[in-house]
Amino acid sequence: MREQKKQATREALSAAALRLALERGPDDVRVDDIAEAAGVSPRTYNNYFSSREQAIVAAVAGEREARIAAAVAGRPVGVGLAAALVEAVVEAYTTASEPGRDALLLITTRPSLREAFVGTTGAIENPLAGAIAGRLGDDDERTARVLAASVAAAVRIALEGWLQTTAASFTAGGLVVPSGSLPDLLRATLAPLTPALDAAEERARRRPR
Amino acid sequence: MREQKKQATREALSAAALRLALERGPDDVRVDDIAEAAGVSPRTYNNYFSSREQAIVAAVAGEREARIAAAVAGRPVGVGLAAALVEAVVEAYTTASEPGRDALLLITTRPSLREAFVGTTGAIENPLAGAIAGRLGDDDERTARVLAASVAAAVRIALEGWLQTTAASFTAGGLVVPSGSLPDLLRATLAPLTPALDAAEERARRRPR
DNA sequence: ACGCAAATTTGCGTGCACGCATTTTTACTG
DNA sequence: CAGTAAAAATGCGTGCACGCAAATTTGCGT
Repeated sequence: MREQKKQATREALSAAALRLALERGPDDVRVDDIAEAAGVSPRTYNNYFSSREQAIVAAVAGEREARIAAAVAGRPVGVGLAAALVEAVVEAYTTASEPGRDALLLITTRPSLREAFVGTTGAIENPLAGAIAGRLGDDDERTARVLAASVAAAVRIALEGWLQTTAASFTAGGLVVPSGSLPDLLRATLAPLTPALDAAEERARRRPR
Repeated sequence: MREQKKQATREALSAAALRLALERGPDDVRVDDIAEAAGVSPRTYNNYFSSREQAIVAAVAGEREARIAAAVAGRPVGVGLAAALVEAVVEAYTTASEPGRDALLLITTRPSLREAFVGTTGAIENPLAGAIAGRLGDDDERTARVLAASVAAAVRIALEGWLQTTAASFTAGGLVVPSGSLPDLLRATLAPLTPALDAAEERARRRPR
């Protein structure tokens, strides 16, 4: 299929970008190098990614996007929407992907990549909206989108805070892999949204489909 | 003061960008023209704006950013946080600025500018966070930020929907100035967040400063 | 197997964003 | 009023994103 090949080159580009960034540092990676490493023309690279940072970060963020919807759907219905969302997010953002350890370290270290990394939180909005709509019933698509966007925004804020503290700890002492407090931080940041999620769930329950 | 002059050139650049965009159409405006019209070097222009679209849209979005915080603070405390926010947002997004009428028409018509316009919703996040924190007390800065980001995201979604419908009406029939339903759309989109806002307000009331 | 139409890739040209080093302006002090 | 240090404006060079049109690949019907 055509779709498969497209996805393959996409992943090849992303993987090449990440590998080169790890080898030489992200600022010494030319677009032409990524394209060559993936075996395509430089122009083609730009048909897939609109910035170098995007290509590098995509490798880490891509699967998260897929997992998060599955994680929400995977929670039993008895758990409640708010708890399901929180746990799904925590799971998605703490389970590091396969070669993701040092990649994350690189991303969180370099400022240019941190921005792109934080920006990937927007990408979870659509999967989340789908998952929420699936739980609430598709009656109010708009509510689902708003709640999903709010959750995504909260995740972004949590990540910003996390990166800020880790940056401080980097400048302060030696190499500290920052992961300990992220789950707690995510839970705390998502907490203010719980009433809205509960209310939406309650409304959906009152007015069954 | 230095700060005043900086702000002056910033506004000069933005105004020049908007004027040229209205005259020739946004795609026929070169950065050099904007810089020349504002009497600065092209390089200097880039010290103020990192993209042409940003400069054009800034004229419309800039004051909104300032007004929205004032609008929230201006509501009497008896109104309640949720209502105050909703009304402030509606006011900020329906009261068109001085020469903003045709500017908005241009912005909503051209796809490249629509994206930038929607992106400006992110700019209201910080002012909103300040205003919310002012009402809730500064005990929980994080809650204020999350709620502000959620409101901003909801506004963005409302704008996206509004632009979509107006785009449809443009392609369908003749020139329709789209403004009628925006307030209602904003209210409806913000509604799902009300429970979270109420809960935060209630918490703040229980635990006074 | 052949050829055709759609989708994808590619090359090229244009504008642009931004880092860096230098010059010019600004605000303050003796 | 000069002298000075910080801040802003500027010039220049490098990489890059992206529109456009030509070339190549892909999938399919005959």
